[in-house]
Amino acid sequence: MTNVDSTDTRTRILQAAQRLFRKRGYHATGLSDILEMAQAPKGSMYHHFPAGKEEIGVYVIQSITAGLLGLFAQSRARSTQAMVQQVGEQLVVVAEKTQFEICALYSAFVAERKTSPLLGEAVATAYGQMLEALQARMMQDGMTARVAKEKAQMAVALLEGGSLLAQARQDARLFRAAVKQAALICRAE
Amino acid sequence: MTNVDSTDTRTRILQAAQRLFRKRGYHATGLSDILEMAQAPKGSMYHHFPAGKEEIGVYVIQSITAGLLGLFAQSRARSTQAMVQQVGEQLVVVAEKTQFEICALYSAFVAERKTSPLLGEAVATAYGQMLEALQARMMQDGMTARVAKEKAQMAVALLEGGSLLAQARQDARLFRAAVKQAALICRAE
DNA sequence: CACTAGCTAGACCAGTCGGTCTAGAGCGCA
DNA sequence: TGCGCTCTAGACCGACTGGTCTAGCTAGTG
Repeated sequence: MTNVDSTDTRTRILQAAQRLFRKRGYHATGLSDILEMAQAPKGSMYHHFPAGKEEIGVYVIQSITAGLLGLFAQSRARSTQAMVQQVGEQLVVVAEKTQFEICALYSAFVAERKTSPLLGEAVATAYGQMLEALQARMMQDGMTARVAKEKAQMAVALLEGGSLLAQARQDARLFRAAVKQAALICRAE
Repeated sequence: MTNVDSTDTRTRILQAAQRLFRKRGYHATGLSDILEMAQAPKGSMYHHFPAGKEEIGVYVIQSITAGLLGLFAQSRARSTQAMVQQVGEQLVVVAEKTQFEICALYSAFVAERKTSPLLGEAVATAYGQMLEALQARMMQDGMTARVAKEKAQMAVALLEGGSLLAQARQDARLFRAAVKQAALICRAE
């Protein structure tokens, strides 16, 4: 059967890529950077990701989404507001710990839409999943589909923007305030 | 005196760089792309910008700020809410016209902080100026400094995030909704 | 007119980019 | 033991990157 390390190498590459893409951006990250951090040679990379950097980017985007949706699913919060507050706080803590190495959601990939249709589609889908998840959760709180959708959009925009602002100004309070406001937007009225 | 075209070339380069940086991102844009769009040779570029691409980036960031502050200053709106709504709508129209070629504020440059201290500082300063301008305007509406500051932060985050979301999903309504919500946040209570 | 400074023009450079390719290590199975 | 597949390993490639340098055009000034 396959080598036990095979998945490990693949995972190491994906994790390194995720960190570097979110830290420096997709284009600013070279394959050599990823491979150095992942301690893997080029051959392994092109074995696991035949389509190269772009393919890695798509997987990274999907992995970010899976992580966030997982946090939502794990949350036992009673309302969407509480859930956003709780998951948001986790993101803030990570941002603080890593000294803002990481954009909150997908901002590092949005611009790639113009360069790579694949990445563009992946990002659009990812945002869509986030929006749908939040909308669905709010409808459980009793909101109409329309209101829930609008609120979800504002919450996601606020989180993404707040994270960028915090990163640029190196001030976690900006991100934390955005989380609070996003949660507030999600509350049932 | 100096050649009349000199400033023209400089301006052309800056305008081309602004468009391309905001469309594709800083790293994804090559000097050759800028020079081709600006119809200028490399020699001219390095004459006007001896420090190269990084220097252009800093000027572009400053130019974006100047443009936005100019729009604020021109606005005759009675309240901050109205001002944000009005200026925001202008941004939305531009985004629509250019098919979302352009990020609303500085998102294209935030990640460069990790690569270039100069650009990082320029972005931080730029956000700071935006925040201060909004805060000052809201204090004219009678808010306390603390409340005005918080509201300014949320408005900027919402605009930046909303623009990204709209760009990623190719849907101007997302940006327009964010503008409306940002304006709403800025209203006196 | 000649001279100078500002600017244009693009050839050229070393370095890096993403990507390809071949060699072989390691393991499961017959 | 030896075949075969998965995966590792990194040399190598052409294309392109940002940046440097020199030559020359042009306009303003004496």
